[in-house]
Amino acid sequence: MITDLDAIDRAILKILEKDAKTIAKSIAEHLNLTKTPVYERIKRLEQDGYIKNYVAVINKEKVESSITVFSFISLEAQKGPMMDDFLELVNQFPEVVECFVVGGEFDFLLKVIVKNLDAYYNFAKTKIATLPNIGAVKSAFVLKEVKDEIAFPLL
Amino acid sequence: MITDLDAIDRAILKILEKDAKTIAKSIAEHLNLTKTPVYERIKRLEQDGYIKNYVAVINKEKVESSITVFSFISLEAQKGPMMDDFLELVNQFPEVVECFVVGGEFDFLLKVIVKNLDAYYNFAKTKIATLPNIGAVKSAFVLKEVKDEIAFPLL
DNA sequence: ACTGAAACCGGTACACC
DNA sequence: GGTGTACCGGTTTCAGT
Repeated sequence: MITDLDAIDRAILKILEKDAKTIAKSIAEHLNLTKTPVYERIKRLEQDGYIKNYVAVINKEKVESSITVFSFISLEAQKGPMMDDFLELVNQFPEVVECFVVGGEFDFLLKVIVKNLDAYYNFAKTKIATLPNIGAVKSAFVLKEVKDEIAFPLL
Repeated sequence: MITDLDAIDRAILKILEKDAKTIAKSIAEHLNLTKTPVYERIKRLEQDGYIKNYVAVINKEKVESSITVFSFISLEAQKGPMMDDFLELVNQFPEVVECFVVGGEFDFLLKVIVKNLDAYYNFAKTKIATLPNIGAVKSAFVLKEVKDEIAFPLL
C-alpha cells in the first residue's frame, strides 16, 4: 500500500495517461532509472488502484457518425431515495456516457451520444421522459468538439 | 486503408476500448480465430486511425483531490474569427478537459478540473474573464460523479 | 484472409547492492 | 529502493493454404 505518491510515481502516471504503450525502458531512461523500479512502481500503482485500467481510445468520427448532446435535468422534488432511483436508471442507459449531480439551476448534467437527432428524440421520449420525478429538461447540442481530454490534468 | 469496418473489427474495438491489455490470443478465441488475423486487424485499426492511442485511466480521487465544474459561456458577438481566437485560448488551459461549441442558451460548454474552489475562482478570474468577447458565464459544480465513461458506445 | 510455427522483444522474476 | 541478468510470454513475422 502506497501512503502517497512521490514525484517519480506522478511522472510515470503522467506518461501512461498520455500513452499506455510507452515501454518501461523508455520511461526508465526518461527518469534516469532502470526498468525494474519503473516496472515495480507501475505494478504498485495498478494494484493500489491509482491506475484503474488501460483502454484504447477510438476515433469516433471515423468509426461511426454520431451526435453528442448535453441534457440538463431538474427533478420536481429532490428527495434522497428518489435521486438514487433516478441515477440507477440513468446509469443503465448506454447512450449516457457521463452523468453528474450538480449544484445550480438544475440537478443533473448528462452527456449523451446517439446516432442522430432522431435517435436523440427517441432517447428523450422513451428513456428520459419516463424517469420518475422529472421536472425540466433542457438540451444543448454539440456543434463542434474543441477539446475532449481523457487524461486527468496532473501538474 | 479500410473502406469500412466489419463485425470482427467492431468486436475487437469494443474489447480494446474496455481493456486495452486483453491479449490477442484471448480476443482470437472469443472470435473463433487465431491470433495472427486479430493482430493484423488491430494494426490496421491503429494505422488507419480508428484507434487513436492507448491510455492508462487513472483514479483521480485517489491520486489527488479535485473538483469538477461545468462552465457555460456566452459570447457577446459570435463572429467567426472571434470564436476561433476564443477556442484557441481555451484549448491551452490545462484545467479545461472538455470544450464544446453548442447550440442553445449559451455558446460554449467547458468541463473544468481544478484543485478546489479557490483554484476555480482563480481560474475564472485570471483565465476565463480575460478571454475576448465574453458575455455571460454560468457555472455548475459537480457534487457527485455518477458515470464517466471513456468508451464510445458501440452497438 | 486465416492457420501454425518460429523469432523477437518487452514484461517479469530474481540475486545482489 | 536501486542495478543487471536471465527467463518467460505475448507480439510480430512469415511460409503455406
